[in-house]
Amino acid sequence: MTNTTLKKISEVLGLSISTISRALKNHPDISEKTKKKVIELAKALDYEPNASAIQLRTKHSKIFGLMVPSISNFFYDSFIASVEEESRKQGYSLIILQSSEDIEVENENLKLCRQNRVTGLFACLSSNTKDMGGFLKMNDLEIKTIFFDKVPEMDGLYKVCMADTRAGEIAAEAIINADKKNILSIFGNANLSITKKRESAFTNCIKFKSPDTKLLIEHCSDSENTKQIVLQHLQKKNKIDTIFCMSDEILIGAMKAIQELNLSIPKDVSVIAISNGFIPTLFHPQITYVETSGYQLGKLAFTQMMACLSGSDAVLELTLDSKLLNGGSL
Amino acid sequence: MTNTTLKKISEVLGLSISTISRALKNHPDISEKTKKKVIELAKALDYEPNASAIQLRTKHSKIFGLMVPSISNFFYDSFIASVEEESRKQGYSLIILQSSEDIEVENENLKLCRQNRVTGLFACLSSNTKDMGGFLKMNDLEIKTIFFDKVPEMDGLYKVCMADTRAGEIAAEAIINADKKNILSIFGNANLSITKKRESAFTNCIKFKSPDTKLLIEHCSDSENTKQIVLQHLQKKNKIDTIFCMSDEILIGAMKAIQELNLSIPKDVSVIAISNGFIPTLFHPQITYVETSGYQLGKLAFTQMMACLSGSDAVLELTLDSKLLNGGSL
DNA sequence: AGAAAGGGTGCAAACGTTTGCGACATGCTT
DNA sequence: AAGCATGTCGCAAACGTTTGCACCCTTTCT
Repeated sequence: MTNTTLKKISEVLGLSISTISRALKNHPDISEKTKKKVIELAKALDYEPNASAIQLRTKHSKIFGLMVPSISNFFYDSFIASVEEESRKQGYSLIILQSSEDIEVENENLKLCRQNRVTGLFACLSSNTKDMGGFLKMNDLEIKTIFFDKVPEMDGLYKVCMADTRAGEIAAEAIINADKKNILSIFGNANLSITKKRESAFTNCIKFKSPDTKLLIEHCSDSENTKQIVLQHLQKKNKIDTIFCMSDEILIGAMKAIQELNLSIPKDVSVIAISNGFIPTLFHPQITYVETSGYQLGKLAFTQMMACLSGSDAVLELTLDSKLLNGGSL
Repeated sequence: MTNTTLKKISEVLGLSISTISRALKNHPDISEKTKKKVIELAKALDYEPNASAIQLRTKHSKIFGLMVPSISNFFYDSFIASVEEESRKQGYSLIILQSSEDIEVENENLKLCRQNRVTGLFACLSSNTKDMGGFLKMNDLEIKTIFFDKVPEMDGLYKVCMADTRAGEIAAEAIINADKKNILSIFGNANLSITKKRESAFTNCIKFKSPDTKLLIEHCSDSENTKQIVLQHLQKKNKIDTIFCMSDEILIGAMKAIQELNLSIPKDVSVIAISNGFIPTLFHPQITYVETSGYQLGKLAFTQMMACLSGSDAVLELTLDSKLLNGGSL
């Protein structure tokens, strides 16, 4: 019922609090015999150190913060899952925050991180973050920040990103290797740097390596919009043989259209996407995709964080390479 | 750079620490003039209270814990998003933990919650949790625990659930109304109360209201397992006309089997599920489902938590009603 | 005039740890 | 025998708050 503290253990054993503390930390000053006694009693009494006290004393919490625009998102939720896994293994807890693409909320969340004295923060910017003030305040408190996915353009910060350019190329190469010549390629919001990178890499690669390819380019806002556009194209009977989708959301829309027209993949039309990996496996045959794994990115961000904390001069920017996963849709 | 503390403010103003503390809390003892001075300086110095110190002193952290089997899950991630939203509004932080359906991890996570002295915990049991010991220890520390979704059978605990019984009935009634008579119903882990409720409600409703129905019952562990079992049944040619899936995971498995056999819905076979709502919309026609909203459940759990903390005699068990959403799969 | 009442403020302990330093005993070296 | 190193342990301060209590100074009442 009542928490066992160092004090309580010390009273039972007739030792001082400091001895208990050191014994539990395997400090060389303490004799083996004493250590044994202490550790046994601690276990018996179910001693669990008080995190706030440690934190107060050492100014070092075993907590990381993680902020994303939205938790329910194919990419972010696997990123979170990944970071959570590693954190737990290292004895850290993870405070999750969502900015909801709202700058005020973002700042409030940063404040929460500061008040909880997190030792590190994984941050994905909201689309409209202009003022980095709140993030820079983190530096003053020596809270290490690793930016991921949507990172600031500013220099001198730790960042981990997907290799978006490479992902576009890989998709293009896969299509070329499959000898497809009539492609409908669908991209998202043209203002996002992620779109720009994937689009220019993809189209340049196609044009350069397979100049005779007919390439249609569309930009869609969401999956419903995508569905409509794909429906139009497929019904035109202008012999599109392959659809490239730059994201999961777009893939979903394209698949709805294909299913609605009752087309079979890859006989009637081939499909390839850049994806986080879950959606492509829901269909039969599974969709061939270039993997951009939130899970992998999480691992990368975490090692970056640990390197950063250990004080070693970690590389500032890291990118995560993608690879092609063959379903049967191409 | 250096944190401003109450002490620092007190030194600047030539007042005692306690006066600063009280002024910032708008304590009636302190004169308006002093309050004003203190508050202004605190703002100028960018004072942010040290959460660990407060926590240590008051034994009351502004942190909730939230544990799910897996973060990347359509139901849980919307639940998490929902709880996070409310927590932030109330000035609480949220520590997220995933058990990965592993009892050891589950216990480690509970330990983290205890060490961080969270004031409340939202918990969804892993499928194979038998020993509630770790959870009961929470009670000793006065950590209020709200169980959700997969809740223990034990009495005397706070629980919020989907109206599982009702959901099962709704699905059964929909099938009866569609005049289907050869049903394959697939459920998850038979030990879970959620499974028991949905299963008994569903089967009883069918047997009672449509006694001449042929009803097959299976229990599956995951979507791959589900796929195999559905494949077997469908190939037997024993005229199954409808498949009922008690969850999204099971639905995914069933759909893989159906797509692999190239069956058309609802001509060859009808499908109905209980779902969080995302998966059923990925297919064409969309799958008819009984909705169980993680988002709504999150809101309910949070109000339950707040009621619980305020000491009012909150109702122990709350349920969230479901409704049928027609796709075109029945 | 003295006492009581009240507003405004400060003292100091407490929460549970960590850690530099010093104390003491023992054994070993000259 | 004196000195020194070594092994084992305790003291006490510190981290930043909160809070019961005591204190002092004005007013106001009797």
